[in-house]
Amino acid sequence: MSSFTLYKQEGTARRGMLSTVHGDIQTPVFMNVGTSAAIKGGVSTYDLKQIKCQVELSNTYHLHVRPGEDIIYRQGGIHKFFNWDKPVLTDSGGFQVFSLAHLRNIKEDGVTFQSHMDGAKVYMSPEVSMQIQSRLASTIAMAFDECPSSVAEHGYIAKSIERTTRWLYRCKDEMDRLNGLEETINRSQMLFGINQGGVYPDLRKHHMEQIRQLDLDGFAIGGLAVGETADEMYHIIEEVEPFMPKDKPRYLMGVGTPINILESVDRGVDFFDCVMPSRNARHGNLFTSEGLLNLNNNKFLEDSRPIDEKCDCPVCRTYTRAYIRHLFKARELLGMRLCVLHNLYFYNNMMEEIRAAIDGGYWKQYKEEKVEAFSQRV
RNA sequence: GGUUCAGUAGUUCAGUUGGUUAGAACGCCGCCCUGUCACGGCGGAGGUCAGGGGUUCGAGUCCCCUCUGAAUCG
Repeated sequence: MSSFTLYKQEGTARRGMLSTVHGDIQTPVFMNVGTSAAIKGGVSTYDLKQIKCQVELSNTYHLHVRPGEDIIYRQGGIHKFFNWDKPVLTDSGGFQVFSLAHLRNIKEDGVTFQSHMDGAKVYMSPEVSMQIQSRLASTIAMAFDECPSSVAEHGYIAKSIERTTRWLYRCKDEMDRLNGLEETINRSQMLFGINQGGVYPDLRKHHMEQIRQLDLDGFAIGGLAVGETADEMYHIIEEVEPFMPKDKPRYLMGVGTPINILESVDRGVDFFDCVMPSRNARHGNLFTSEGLLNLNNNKFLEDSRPIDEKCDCPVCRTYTRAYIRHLFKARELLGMRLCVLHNLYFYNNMMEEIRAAIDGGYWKQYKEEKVEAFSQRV
């Protein structure tokens, strides 16, 4: 029995809800990235509730390196540690093996690579990743996969996805075992599998057909937005979507721009996460209803309007562009914080609008208007 | 008033025994960022080398004068 309920569809766009032990998640949803159990830029869990955040995402690898999953376990799990009672998804560390390990050694059993913190050797395997995520006690754990470059050769990826499938079986077995242990904090921890296959439709479909054999709580599309064009990414989603279970949530990992999200919702994706709103905010780049705004631009020096005149976020109701630009130029931490709050609100609010549009039956029209608006610059 | 030191980009300074188109850092301007190592990355604009005169094939660099600032002595 699935904990995912599909309320409505318009074309391939879906409106649903995932029930978890930490509450319901209305989809489509954007997950706010807090890698080390913290949203970068000084955003607290009090703030997260103000900006309509439903799900927070943290990272197995980072929390393993610091402070270590045993400390979080003894603190009662990530929810108590982080003071966040809503759902948390933990990424498995597979992507970090790809993105930040210079010296890595991928073998059948697992991966050895160097920690970005101190250069110490770190070993991760499907079992180790599940054990860490179980100790963290997140709501949703991600499978430990290999994330090759999306433009890697067909031959390499063909072999890689076979191993990722074998790893997924190991993840599933280990997760079942851990959920059966008395000492496990969250014995209802969910597991999402991850589809790979680069930009090759045949590999994507083949891999999806393999991994859907497992009784998982959701399925992710990984390995996109890492070098290929947006059109290639959309094409892959279109190719693989018919092979994804209808009654399980779909998660497009690491994506993306507001337009990427609109286009992907339209192609049947339910879950998203991306560092873009927070990272761009820290660099002064803001998302608005009128398009992209670079607060560093000189033209905002004496601009007494809010970041986005149509935005109801706590920042836009209170502060001017001129002031936040000043904070930014003066490198006051508050500037970064306000920009991150705005961008995350923008994303979470957009998802709320998307859900309302599908509910209301005006999704296509909404999507087209927004894609047009978000292509502009302020 | 005397002596010494200094004056080079918006700022702080490099600049070889005189030798192509005077550099850096910060600041400024713009672009980038997609399962976060990153208040980061990339690019750009900006100089009558205080002013004038001289020596020299050639002066930011050597000489003289003027101006400005600092220190110090009376």
